Amino acid sequence: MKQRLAAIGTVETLPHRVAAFLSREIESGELNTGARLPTEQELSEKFGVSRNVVREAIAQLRADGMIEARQGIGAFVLAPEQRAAIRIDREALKDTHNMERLFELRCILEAESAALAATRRGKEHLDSIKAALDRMGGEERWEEGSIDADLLFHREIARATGNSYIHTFISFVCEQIRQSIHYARLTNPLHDLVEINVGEHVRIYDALVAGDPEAAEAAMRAHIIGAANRVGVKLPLSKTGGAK
Amino acid sequence: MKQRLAAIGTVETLPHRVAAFLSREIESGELNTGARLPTEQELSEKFGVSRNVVREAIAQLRADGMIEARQGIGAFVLAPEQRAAIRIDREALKDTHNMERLFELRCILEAESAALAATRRGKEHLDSIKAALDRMGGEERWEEGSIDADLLFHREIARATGNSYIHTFISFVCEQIRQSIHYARLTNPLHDLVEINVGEHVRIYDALVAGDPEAAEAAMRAHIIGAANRVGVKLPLSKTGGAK
DNA sequence: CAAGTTAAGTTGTAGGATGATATGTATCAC
DNA sequence: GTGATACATATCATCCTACAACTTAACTTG
Repeated sequence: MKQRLAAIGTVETLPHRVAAFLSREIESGELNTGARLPTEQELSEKFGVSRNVVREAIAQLRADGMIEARQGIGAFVLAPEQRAAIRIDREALKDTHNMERLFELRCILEAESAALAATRRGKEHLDSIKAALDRMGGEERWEEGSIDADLLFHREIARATGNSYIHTFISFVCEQIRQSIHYARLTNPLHDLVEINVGEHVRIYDALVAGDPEAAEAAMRAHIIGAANRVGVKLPLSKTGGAK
Repeated sequence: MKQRLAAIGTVETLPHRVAAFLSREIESGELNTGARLPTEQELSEKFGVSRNVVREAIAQLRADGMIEARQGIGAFVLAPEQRAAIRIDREALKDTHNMERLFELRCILEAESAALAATRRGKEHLDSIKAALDRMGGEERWEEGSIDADLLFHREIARATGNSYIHTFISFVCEQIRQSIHYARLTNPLHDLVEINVGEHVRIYDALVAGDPEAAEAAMRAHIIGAANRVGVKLPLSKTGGAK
């Protein structure tokens, strides 16, 4: 559990740096859609690295659907719509404003998913959700274990929708927020003692047990807005005061 | 030595295949979190490929935050929470059931985002949305240009929320659906003539102009459900009949 | 026994060689 | 001159070997 931090402080390898450079060039529009990249040889000379390194960098971009390499011709920049992956820049997570955007996206995803889960959850779903709830029950402060339990709680609800894509997306967004908060706490120790509001979680769980989609959605929305507030993010959602 | 793959006109490269294999092993749990991967040499022998190919495959998985490689030690499987990217398997898009799931996710994302856009859109947003609307206006059938205009319409609305993450996610999901439909049309020519319902788009646009979030959300929800139906997908959403 | 040294194993990088594929060019028959 | 075929070139795909950097464990030595 504790080697999580080791992973965050990733060592920059040469392929990663080359990929980041090319990626920025594409994002910034210096390499437009359809443009042909320099040959591997040219790139290896330009960066002063071996062709192997360039190939590993290109392999990354290719996996993301950013470029397409054709044997005998070259590598070309693909249209932004053809990306096969969503990738969120770690650096961007350190910006509080981005945290606000992430919370907003999370709220949209989770509120309605909670409503879906309320109508589709089976008994085993309720059991695993309850188990996660119990794990964070006793805690009043945000410690590692409680955060894990909190995220597990949300993931299990997402899983109860029966839609694997919803589960994937919610898990992803939640983890980005977790890391964003982690960065925020490093620079601002004030956030060090942020409580988890167990009551909000219980209300969500109760609505799921009752099979009441509207109550589940309202409870989830209130919870996420509350959670955002507790880390210093005000959510300017249109539905904040909606009577549900 | 083993050029069995080379003969086929493969779009699939060897690194991609190795990455897919390892990725499946990790997803299926055969390689648990924290487990160490075989050495590059062992993998290259196992798959009958060069170490270079293995390295390119590992570079992919590493970029996704799936594994972490440490010099002198080995490569280790990271926790699912540490994934830095969402990637949707192209093969999965060919399954109609997955298309249903994607539409469901899209509905969740776009409905509420439309409400947000209604309260935040500026004049320039409305202009670009209108431009996209005009581009598909004359067409009654789904042709490539109209599909592009349709997707642009939705992307511009997402952009009007002012939340770049929402824009990214919606663009991504829409593109996955486009490709999923593309596959479906290849195998089932019945879907060849599916009309775009311009009226539904106009209603969304009008609600955005009026700045009415609830009307925008309802119109968007109705549109996506309609669009799903027109390609043969029934959306079992909880709010389908909601009185708005 | 403790501390430093060495050796082996693994990933990171370099560089060259060969096969596969697309494109342009030159040659040759007519 | 025109068209088709063969050749040459450029580029990516893959393979191979070698060495550097790093980690671990065994070994040596005082």
